[in-house]
Amino acid sequence: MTDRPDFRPEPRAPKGFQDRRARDVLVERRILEQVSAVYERYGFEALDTPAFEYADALGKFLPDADRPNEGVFALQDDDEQWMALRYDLTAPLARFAAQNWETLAKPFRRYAFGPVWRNEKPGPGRFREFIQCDADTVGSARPEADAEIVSLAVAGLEAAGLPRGAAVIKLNSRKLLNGLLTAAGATAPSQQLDVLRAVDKLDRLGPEGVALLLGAGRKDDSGAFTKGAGLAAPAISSVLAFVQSGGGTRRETLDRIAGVIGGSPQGDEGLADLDRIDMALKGLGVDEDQALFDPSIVRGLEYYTGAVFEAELLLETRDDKGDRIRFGSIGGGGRYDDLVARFTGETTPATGFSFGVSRLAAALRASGQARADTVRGPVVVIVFNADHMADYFAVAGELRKAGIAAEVYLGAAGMKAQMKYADRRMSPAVIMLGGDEISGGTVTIKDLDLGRALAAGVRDHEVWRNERPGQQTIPRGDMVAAVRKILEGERP
RNA sequence: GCCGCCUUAGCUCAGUUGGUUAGAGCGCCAGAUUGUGGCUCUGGAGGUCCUCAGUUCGAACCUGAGAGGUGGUACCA
Repeated sequence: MTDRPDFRPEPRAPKGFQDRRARDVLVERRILEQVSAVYERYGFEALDTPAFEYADALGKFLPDADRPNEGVFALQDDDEQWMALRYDLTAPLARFAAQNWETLAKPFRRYAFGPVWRNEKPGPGRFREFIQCDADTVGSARPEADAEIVSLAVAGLEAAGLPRGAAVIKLNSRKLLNGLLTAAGATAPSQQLDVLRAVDKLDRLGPEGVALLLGAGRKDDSGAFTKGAGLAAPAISSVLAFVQSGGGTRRETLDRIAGVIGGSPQGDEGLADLDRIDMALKGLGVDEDQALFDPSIVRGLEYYTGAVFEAELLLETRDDKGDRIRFGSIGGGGRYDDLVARFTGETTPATGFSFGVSRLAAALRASGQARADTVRGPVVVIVFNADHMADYFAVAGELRKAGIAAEVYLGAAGMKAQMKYADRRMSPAVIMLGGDEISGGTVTIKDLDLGRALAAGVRDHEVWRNERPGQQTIPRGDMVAAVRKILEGERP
């Protein structure tokens, strides 16, 4: 690439991309295993699709000639077609479903997980590449399909490690919101968007802030002014009444909503949908504290056509400094009946839920729910003398055959540094095979965990070193059993 | 995108109204301890003081522009 011999590239990951080490990889792998098992138990099949899609298949953010990378990472293929990295798993599903519609057993139920990419400004906890996990039903218009997705989300999050009560799924319906917009007299599309955006901010700004955004506009603490939706006072109060009609059981919420916007055709349709969802949730065993109706949930602006849901973290989370942090939404989804129609021209009902895996892992960690187990290193076989490498590898092989992680130290350093290496790797033990052991047919095993436990009380290095705690020299044939005993000593 | 704040060692940060060889703690490496990690002690390595331009006899410090980070806001499939 560069022909300047003195050029030294700066070793750094691209902005918004991150390296993830064993600790995070293992946590996320475990989440995906648990969630996949749940999704399969619900009858969803696995599907993997390519990282790239043709840009026109991804829809809304279709690159145009001047701004090909707006929102997505796009490049032009040999044949000059634009391809883009997928920004979620739903658009590729719509493409797949449209492409294979004739051959699929319908309704088509699938789950998928993998990296997605978004070319936008990264922020704290917000990356340009992240793992998403997604489950959808394509081809069922029944509200019960939405209820099942909600049940799936509840079960999946719990399997991932969120204890009951740590999160709740909040449900609403786009049809209710449309009924509300009609009732409030917001007819112009741009005004409708303003109203929905304002409603979406209820949890952050409170009713007063939302009222300002619905009316003339709001100036925030930094002095920036956000233009309002320009609704008249009676419309504002009906919107606020609607938005605040959550609380209590799902049934109670429905009754209150009916009081505010019942009577409009769209609103009644939405109420009927939520009513059926409520009944299905009861059958599915999803309780009131696991899924509730919340009229202030909006989610995205186009796209959704019926039920919308959002998974919200309820656990109090604190950052490293002990300050409270808002985690907010850890996943969401809803019904989108027009996505497949983009390809086929035929309206195809679909509903789904997705969550960010890293974000969920971060939520588990921040809430103290993640098992804080450190990544354990292998048993390290110390190298005394290069002439005996064959013996060292034989020992490592014996341990591996017994299912114990083991490695021969392959660096150049002396014994002291090898011990330090094993310590830093969090190895449970080292195996020492010096001249004495080899001629005697023995091995020396040092229990590093025991040493770690005892180290706190040590004052005198000399004494400590001479005592050699946790160290035993035993016949070579007893090695595996002795190592296993050390491993079993650790906490489950 | 807009507004504010910040940028000195791998990390967290000091730093004199602008004055010569820029510091600390932690971490790293080594020795004390030639077959023994974590404690202790001693030593060592490691810096374009974000970049460029300007003011000045002299800039880590002052001025301007830019880059990067961060907080808020907007947008968010």
